[in-house]
Amino acid sequence: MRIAAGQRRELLLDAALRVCARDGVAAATTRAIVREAGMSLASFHYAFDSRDAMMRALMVRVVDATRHAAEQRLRLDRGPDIRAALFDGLRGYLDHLVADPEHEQVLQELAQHALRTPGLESLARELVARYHDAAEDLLERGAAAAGVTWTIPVRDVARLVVTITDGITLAWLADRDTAAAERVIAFAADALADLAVPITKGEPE
Amino acid sequence: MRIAAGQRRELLLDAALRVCARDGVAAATTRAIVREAGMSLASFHYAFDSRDAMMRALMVRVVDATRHAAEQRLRLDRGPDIRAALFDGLRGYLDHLVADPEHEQVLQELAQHALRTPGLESLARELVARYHDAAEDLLERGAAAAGVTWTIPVRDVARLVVTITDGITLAWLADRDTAAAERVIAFAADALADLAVPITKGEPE
DNA sequence: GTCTATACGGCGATAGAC
DNA sequence: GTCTATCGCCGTATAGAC
Repeated sequence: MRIAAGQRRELLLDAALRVCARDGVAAATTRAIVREAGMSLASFHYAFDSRDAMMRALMVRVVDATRHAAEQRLRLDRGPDIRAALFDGLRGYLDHLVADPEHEQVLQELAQHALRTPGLESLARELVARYHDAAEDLLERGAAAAGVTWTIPVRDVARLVVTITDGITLAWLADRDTAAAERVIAFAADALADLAVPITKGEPE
Repeated sequence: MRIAAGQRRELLLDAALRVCARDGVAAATTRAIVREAGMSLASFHYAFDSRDAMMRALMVRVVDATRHAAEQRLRLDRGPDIRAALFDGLRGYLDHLVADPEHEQVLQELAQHALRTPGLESLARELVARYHDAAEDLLERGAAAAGVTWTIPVRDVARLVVTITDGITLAWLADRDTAAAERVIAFAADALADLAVPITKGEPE
């Protein structure tokens, strides 16, 4: 079966992501990936220079997917109540985590793998930067819809949001206590809402 | 050199922890560990039934060390100002993280490894439970010293603290932005302090 | 350009000599 | 109780066939 190298790379990345989600990043060996993709072992090294190169491509794809997912999912920020918007946004993230835990677990594992792999550290940095970008975007649009403005730089608020969602993710992956996660979200929505003040008439910017 | 099996186990666990901190959990192979410990490969399988058994013992030790470290480090909770006590406590954790990043990174990796290893999932749960215990302890003593009480169950406040410290840890390990972490801590101390109210005279418990 | 066969070194684990 | 030798397995890489 003749397949173009470019398409083969995509098929291998698909297979790699499935293996990572099912068995973990550590189990995503070249043999496991080509088995999942129904290819021969040598096809792997025809498509990629090395397993590290494949992992790098996988990280890039995941970083991209994260940006797109954030753009798509975080649209429902219309509403005059910033506290409710924050709660709904965080609650939506939790729903996603509960519905598809493997996805977030893979992201955590990939980030950790990148931190330990020479040459891939910058991608771990980029992944969290994309998270911050997405949160910043959401916060800006949410504040605009609610007619409020942030009392500290929106970038800092974004970091708070990512800090909280990451913390929720780690705890939930370990103990699966959804009710406790919901209580954390209620607290976070309240506390973050306190950082917003109504825009007064004629305010600059 | 004749060494009792029990002591050899301890020496191997010491070596394993050093290798994990230096090169990551994934690089802590039996061969790397015995090289670090200056032993032969066979000594490893004399001391432990398998690499998995050693990893299990390592997790147990780390969980224990976490409990003890929390008991020791978190003593400086004397003070009438709960907001300042929270800030100092979180700030102390950040100092520890910056001074010894590998330690926290290893904890994250071990937890993730446990989540993916059949039979070790419960240890990941126990590790976060120990974190929650430690935070709960700190919060109770801090509140007592400040003459305040928590308006929500202290267990929930503890989960908030762990959520925040975990989130700070993940972000800092990726981008090493200490100043940003400090801003997160200032926000968290403020928000958490809002959950405390002064104990009124004659209040029960 | 696409795919296969094969060699290499590191891995966890064991058997058996001392 | 300790060590050397070795097994089978696996991920990686390459040489070369279609």
